[in-house]
Amino acid sequence: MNKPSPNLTIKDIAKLSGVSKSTVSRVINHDPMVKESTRNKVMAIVEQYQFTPSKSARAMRGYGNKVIGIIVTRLDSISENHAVRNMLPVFYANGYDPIIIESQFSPQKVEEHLTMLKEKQADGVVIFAFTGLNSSRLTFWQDKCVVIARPFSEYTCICYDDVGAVNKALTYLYQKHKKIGYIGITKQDQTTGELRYQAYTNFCHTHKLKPNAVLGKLSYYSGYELAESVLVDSPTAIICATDSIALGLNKFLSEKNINNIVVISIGSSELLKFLFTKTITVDLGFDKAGTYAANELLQILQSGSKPKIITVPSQILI
Amino acid sequence: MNKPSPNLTIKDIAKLSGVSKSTVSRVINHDPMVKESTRNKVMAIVEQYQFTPSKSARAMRGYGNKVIGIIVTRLDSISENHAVRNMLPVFYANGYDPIIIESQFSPQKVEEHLTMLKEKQADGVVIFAFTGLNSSRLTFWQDKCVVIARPFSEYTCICYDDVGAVNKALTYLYQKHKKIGYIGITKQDQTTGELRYQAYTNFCHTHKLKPNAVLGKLSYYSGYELAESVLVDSPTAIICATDSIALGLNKFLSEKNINNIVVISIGSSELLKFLFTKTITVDLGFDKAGTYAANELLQILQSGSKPKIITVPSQILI
DNA sequence: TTGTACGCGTTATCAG
DNA sequence: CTGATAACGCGTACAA
Repeated sequence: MNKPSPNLTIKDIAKLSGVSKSTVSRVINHDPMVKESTRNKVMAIVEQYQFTPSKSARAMRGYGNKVIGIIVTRLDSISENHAVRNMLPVFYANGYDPIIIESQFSPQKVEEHLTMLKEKQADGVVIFAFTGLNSSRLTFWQDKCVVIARPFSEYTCICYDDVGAVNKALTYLYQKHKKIGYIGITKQDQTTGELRYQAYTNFCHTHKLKPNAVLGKLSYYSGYELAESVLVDSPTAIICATDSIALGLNKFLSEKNINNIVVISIGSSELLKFLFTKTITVDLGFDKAGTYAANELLQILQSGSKPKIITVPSQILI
Repeated sequence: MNKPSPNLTIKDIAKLSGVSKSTVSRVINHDPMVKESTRNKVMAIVEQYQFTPSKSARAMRGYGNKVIGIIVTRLDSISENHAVRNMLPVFYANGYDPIIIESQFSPQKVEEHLTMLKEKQADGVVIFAFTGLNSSRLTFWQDKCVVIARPFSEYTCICYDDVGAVNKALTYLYQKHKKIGYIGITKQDQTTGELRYQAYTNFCHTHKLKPNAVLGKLSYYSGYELAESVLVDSPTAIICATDSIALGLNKFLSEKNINNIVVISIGSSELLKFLFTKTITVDLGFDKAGTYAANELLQILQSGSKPKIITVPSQILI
């Protein structure tokens, strides 16, 4: 119970600069109603002693903590990682302390984390949505949060261009290929599963292609295991709903020495491109999503801008 | 500036249960000096209204925030990810809120984060060390932090068995191989670089083997690029200092259709084992490291145990 | 065993 | 333009 370093308070600064607490407070809060001279006087002391106001104290006064909660599904999700890595600098630059938490796809954990953030007087939240997450849990944060990967109405959302990405892949392939397979994930997952699969079947329908799709889990194991079933129809090209699936498929193809099949992956990870150079990838723009999310949140917090849905443009990399 | 939900305070609970603030405070802090009956009475109200004391307020009273800072180098480091994922549940279970921050290998960022945590009255810190991190920056946290991956004296540290792992790999190989190559990373990195390399050269020396080592960066690109140089000496087995290097090397070998070389990787990632099944891996125990770190930190915080260095046992997976 | 009164560091209000 | 002073929610001597 020792006072580790006699950290100065606003009161000390007041004494040292010969003014009152209130004036110091005004200075550090950029109140325009302070005389130039006194401001300088105080600022000098502040800088000299490296004074920073106690976060906990100002949090208690309802001022907010300059804290942003970032709720990811899993720490080791490559896509979310990319997004997060791109928001951090933005938050830091604006003096916010981002705190990262894992939801592990559990709505209940989300709830716990959210109340924790509320207690801590966090100023805002970025949350990566997942199947099963209900927007009703977010009502408290409605006007200070950004949702990623799901278009919740009344919220500011950053969405990926699932449909567009699949279409870009198909349009590219359709020039030379008429037998195009698809390895996806089950329709339980609304975006990565259902949306991308629908885009595939729709395209097949309007272009009179015979669909050849298998759906499984989101993992490279799944891609590997499902490879055989797609190949039955002897496609000349295969679209993978995610890059992990593409990894699995590529492993299978390489093991069987199959070289004449074009592989396209929705989602463009470094590792995939490194290991299987021939794979064509569609970049969903995870990095950009992070930047967008951070900037939007800051705007919401500062100027209270209206909810809107931003779709990050996808880009095919040939 | 609206009061979003009229959150109850300790005062409200006091009124509702017909006692004074102080009694309520005592109850929620488990002060043994309260009568059974009143405790129950208060607890009932507390539970009924889901009351939780304001974190910021008690932080201000110097009570600590029940916050643990976890400073990782990079969010997408597989090894650190594993470790972190294993500490989180431990911290949650004990009522701590872990907050994860990135150092990006910058001592200066570490410093910033540390002072941030200090302001926030964080209770403890877990920090993943890296080359360039000086233990002097940690003095304030000396008695409430755990360092991972470097043996700082006077601190509680969780270290990986760099030397042991390399020796296990070499001992295994030495049964059948006398020409063993090594792809590592530059000696600037004290543990992954220097320590593992030294273990290799030492083993070669004592067993009269001709060393054949190349050192580069910590990336799969580096593994790929350096492959050729090691092969010049036509080794029958190659040890990779990390699993990313092993990925690069394996890609190279597979492209050149070289199948007669045994690859051993220090560090055993799912992806590596999945993609290149034949690779032998030495597990450094990242998961265990996380668990150890969390438990040690809790012990330090609770019973102020002495600094010690724990080496996580490595294990060869054949 | 419980209640009273005070202080923690900050901001907001209201005089001056 | 600035300085007292009162809050904020909580913990804790001290008194009862």
